Amino acid sequence: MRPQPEPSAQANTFPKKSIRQTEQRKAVFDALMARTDHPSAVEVFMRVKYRMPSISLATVYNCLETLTASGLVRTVNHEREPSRYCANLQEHAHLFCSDCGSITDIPLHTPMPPEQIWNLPQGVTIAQQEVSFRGLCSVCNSASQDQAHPLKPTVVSSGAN
Amino acid sequence: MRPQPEPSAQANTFPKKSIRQTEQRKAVFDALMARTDHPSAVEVFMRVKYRMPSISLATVYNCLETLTASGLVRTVNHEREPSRYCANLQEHAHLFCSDCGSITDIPLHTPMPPEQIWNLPQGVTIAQQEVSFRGLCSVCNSASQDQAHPLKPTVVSSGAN
DNA sequence: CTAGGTGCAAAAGGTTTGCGGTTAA
DNA sequence: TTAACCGCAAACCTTTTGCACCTAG
Repeated sequence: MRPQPEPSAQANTFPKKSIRQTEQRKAVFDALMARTDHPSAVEVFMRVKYRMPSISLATVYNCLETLTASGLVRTVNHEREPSRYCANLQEHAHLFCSDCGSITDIPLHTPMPPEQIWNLPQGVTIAQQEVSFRGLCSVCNSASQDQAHPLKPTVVSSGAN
Repeated sequence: MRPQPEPSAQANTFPKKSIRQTEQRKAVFDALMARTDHPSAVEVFMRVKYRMPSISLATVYNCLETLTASGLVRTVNHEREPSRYCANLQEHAHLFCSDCGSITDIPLHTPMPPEQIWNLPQGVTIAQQEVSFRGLCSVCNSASQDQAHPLKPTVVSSGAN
């Protein structure tokens, strides 16, 4: 029920050991830690390039690969879209908003092991479970509720999350 | 909790109406119905080309897209691997075997609504839930158990599933 | 008859790789 | 000191698209 490379620390800090510390890797990691959204490799590239104009896209890909392999970063794949990345190592699912396209983390606390939930067939062994949702994020959800009750004022904030 | 295009029939037969019936589409659909595995577009192409040597890969992609859009076929995406396809429209999850790489359908009998399982945050609306597992399929699982008990004869059949 | 499919080849777009120079440990 | 990493550009691979021809309804 956990990713294969056990996270080095629950606080999710850049490790002093194990992988070589380079400026580029730290910058990529920081860019992911700075926000809770789920940027693509190109978006990470743009954010990092702002502070480190010499970095190349290939290096960002390499850093993301290294960070993922060492368990510091998770990848999020959705249909055929480009991979997205997040530094949230807590067990969580992703909600893909069908309205604004945002991806929000949904913490997954359940007392039930997967065998109890899913009524799995005999003979298989489950090592890891992944859950994702499609629906409306809280912003789009309250927006659509406002539309259903047009007398209520719209409380949606300016940007999509 | 269901794919947007409601399946035209539970039996999952090629529809007489709604989409134009062409030899190529029927052949692609048949290739998917013939087995319960999860071929990629190229694998579907090879299977169909055996019977219909004139078909092109682009047409297979187009057919798969059409069949998917009309709800006759589901796509299965896993990490950055190429899309795979299946004609099983029953609600089910996928088990990705970390040993042999096979994908097996896991029927999800009478799942509880996600709100009951997951303790979801307020404000979001869940329209659809997708579950996947990583672990050992029944073949690889019994193989690894045999290894743990070397006196037992190995009962693994020849091909990977 | 014709809107929509097909086959081909070329393009698109995300990701990986080879290579010469650079750097963390 | 040196194995590992970086930047660059080219390659790779899946998927999409433009176009001329064809065909199901």
